[in-house]
Amino acid sequence: MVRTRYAPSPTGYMHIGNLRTALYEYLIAKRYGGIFILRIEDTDRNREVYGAVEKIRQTLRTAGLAYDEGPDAGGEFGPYVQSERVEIYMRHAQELVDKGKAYYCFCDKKRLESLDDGLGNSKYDRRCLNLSKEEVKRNLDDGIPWVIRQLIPEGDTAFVDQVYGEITISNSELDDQILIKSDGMPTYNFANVVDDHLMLITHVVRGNEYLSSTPKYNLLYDAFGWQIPTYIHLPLILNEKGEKLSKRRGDASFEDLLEAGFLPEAIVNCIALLGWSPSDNQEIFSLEELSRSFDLKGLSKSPSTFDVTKLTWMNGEYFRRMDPEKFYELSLGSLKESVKLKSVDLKKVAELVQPRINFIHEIPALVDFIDALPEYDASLYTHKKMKTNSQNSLESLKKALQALESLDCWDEQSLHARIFKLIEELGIKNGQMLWPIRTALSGKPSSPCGATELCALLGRDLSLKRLRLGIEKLISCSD
RNA sequence: GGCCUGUUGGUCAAGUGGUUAAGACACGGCCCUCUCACGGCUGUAACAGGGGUUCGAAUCCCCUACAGGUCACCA
Repeated sequence: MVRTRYAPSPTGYMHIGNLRTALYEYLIAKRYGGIFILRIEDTDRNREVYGAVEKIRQTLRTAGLAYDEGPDAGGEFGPYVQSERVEIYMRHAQELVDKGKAYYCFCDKKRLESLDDGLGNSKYDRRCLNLSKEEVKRNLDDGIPWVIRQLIPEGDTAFVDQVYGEITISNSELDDQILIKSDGMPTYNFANVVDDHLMLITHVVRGNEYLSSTPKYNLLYDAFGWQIPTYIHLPLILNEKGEKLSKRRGDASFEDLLEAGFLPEAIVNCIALLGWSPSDNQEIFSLEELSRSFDLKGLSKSPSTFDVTKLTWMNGEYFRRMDPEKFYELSLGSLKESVKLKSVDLKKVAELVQPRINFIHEIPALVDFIDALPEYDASLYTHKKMKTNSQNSLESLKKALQALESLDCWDEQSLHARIFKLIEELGIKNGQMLWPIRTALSGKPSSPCGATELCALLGRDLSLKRLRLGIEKLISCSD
């Protein structure tokens, strides 16, 4: 049984890199009919941000990444919040101490700092390693602050990552890492290993910033005599500046993107393709399709840059493919806001607008002419490709007005028939009639539909009124 | 600085010794068209550099450069 976990620390919002990790963990679990778990890693009390856990849950929910086990989902391996598991870590640390694979350390911060070589290397010198049992007990009884450190053995540690292949690191690179901090809390490294084992995690999926510390984990698994999980390290996602995404730098969060008008499905789809590609060239994937197609072989090693342009295209693609009924519901708020005229069929407007937008917020600018004819210049009637100018436009509008005034049936079909008949009678180009009408009715260089559809949309009274206005405008400008 | 990893068009990204080096986004052109958009067709544009190995290298090896990661009582 495949079991994966998303194990965030509640230190803020989820940027898209975090989300992608969660997504892949979800997909790997689902792909193999496994279990996806949420575990909160809140062992650093100082960095905890109020409300962050709720934000994480909310994000996962909106993205559709339902977890099978977790703080609010239950499961038989709980609790799923690390701060509620401190005794477990302490017990396990003690076990290692008893086995001689870890030891108490009483060195204070000051001494540790003196070990720093200024280049980022501050390897612990194992001063406390050889403390006798009695000395340790005395220090403990005296209430001297302590930590528990792991004794890193000599040699090399090698492991196989599913993405990066075999990696070997010399243990001399590794510090005797702290397992239990002086506040009694476990370090991330320790809690992570203990929990992954206890929660029967089979596939550890995480960003490749953990690649070089993975040997530490393995040494811990070895010290306990536990089985090492399958490792899947993911290439990083970079921002436009080529830097690793970070919350501190304010890089795009899932919420920001939602706020900007992106659909959750589009976001998920888009980030799924950052660092992974399917065996065919499919680009649009539902979450369900992803969990069927996801394959470790498609994972990439090299970092990628998140590009909003592509997401924007994909967002439009999602709108275009959306069920018209659903699109109508989604756009209704915006439509009602921008079109107050009761005679206008909003469903029709939604239909017209659907293939033309990447964002809902683009709707108002597309339909603003419906309620109020914008101020426009008579030069709009002159269109080279349509072969129109103010003179022939004026003629066309006059004829059109005349023809339409006497039209009995004001529906798109009749309008279309009448106008095209008129064109034929006059022996002019389609554009020479249609462009002036479209212009007079919309007052804009472009509109979400053509002349005849505009007539139908606006209704008889409004259409005729705007045709007359157009005529007046052309007459006054030719004076 | 040590260690680890990476480097195919502007971006995403196929490719695993022999290809005219896919495809998508973006950009340009054309077509379709009742404007715009959609759609269709098409164009510009890439194997970081240098050495090897090989009949043959984007693919294998080495070196260099660049980028990122990591070296915490952060996760």
